[in-house]
Amino acid sequence: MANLTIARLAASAGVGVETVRFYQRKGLMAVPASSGAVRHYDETDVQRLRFIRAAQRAGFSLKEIAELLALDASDDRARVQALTRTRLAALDAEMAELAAAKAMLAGLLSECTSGKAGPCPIIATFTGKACH
Amino acid sequence: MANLTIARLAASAGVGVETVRFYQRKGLMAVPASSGAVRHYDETDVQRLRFIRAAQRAGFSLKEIAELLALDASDDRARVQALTRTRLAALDAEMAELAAAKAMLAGLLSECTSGKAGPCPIIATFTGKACH
DNA sequence: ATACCCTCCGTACCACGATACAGAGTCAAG
DNA sequence: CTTGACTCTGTATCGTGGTACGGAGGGTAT
Repeated sequence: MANLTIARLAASAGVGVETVRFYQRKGLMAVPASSGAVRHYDETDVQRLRFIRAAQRAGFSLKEIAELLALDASDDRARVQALTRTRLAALDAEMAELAAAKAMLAGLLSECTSGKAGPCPIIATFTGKACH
Repeated sequence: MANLTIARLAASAGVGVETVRFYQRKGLMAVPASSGAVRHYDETDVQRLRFIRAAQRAGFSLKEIAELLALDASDDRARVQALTRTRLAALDAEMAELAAAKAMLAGLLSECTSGKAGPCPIIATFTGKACH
């Protein structure tokens, strides 16, 4: 067993000590019932912390991650799949929004840099009532 | 001049009254120095409120929008273009992250639904250290 | 002129994900 | 046995973009 302090646990996942404590308060990580005054952590804690960060990178909120962690124990694949599908749909929606914003800004930027006279087209677009 | 109350101004941009007041507190919109006790708004206020919402849809933060509004007056196209390019780069980065998350989740979902035995691959991925 | 809704103003609160800090305790090295 | 780094606990604060509410006063439709 690794027998890590909280600082070393945090470092193993590239987060700060305060962040680990924050996850403990949120119920995402257990606070080990240490015998002494200073708590010690092992590989399972490292795994769990990495799980949280990996799921976060996939766009899950801490609330959803809490559910995933619970499902890790119960092995309810249907529910995990449902959460994943919901997340995929949300990702699609976010990507569509970003793509629309990007297309608009890219168009305006090339228009603006092409050096025509008159008001800046970027500003003009935001000022006008119709947004493309 | 339209001579709108705050509720009608808000409605003209599809936001709530409280949101307009919030923008006023943030300095994004001026509070008209009304003679009486109830303030009145005109087309220029409607324009400005629409500007804010349009720029928000393009992904600008309220802080950036404040700068864009200042630039609207000063007509500094170079600075507007710089802000736009920064925003475009940020959009690209966000889209890349979302695409990576989507690819990972989509792959895991099909793996998970294909009904193999053993632990759920989605959970297993978050648990494991490498997130390919 | 009297309901009745709207406005004004200040303040508080929400979600989200942290981050900071104070004050006391603990632990290992020199 | 002291020093210095680390830990524990609790509470407060941050940034982002709002939303809610209470009490006092304004404006208007009937």
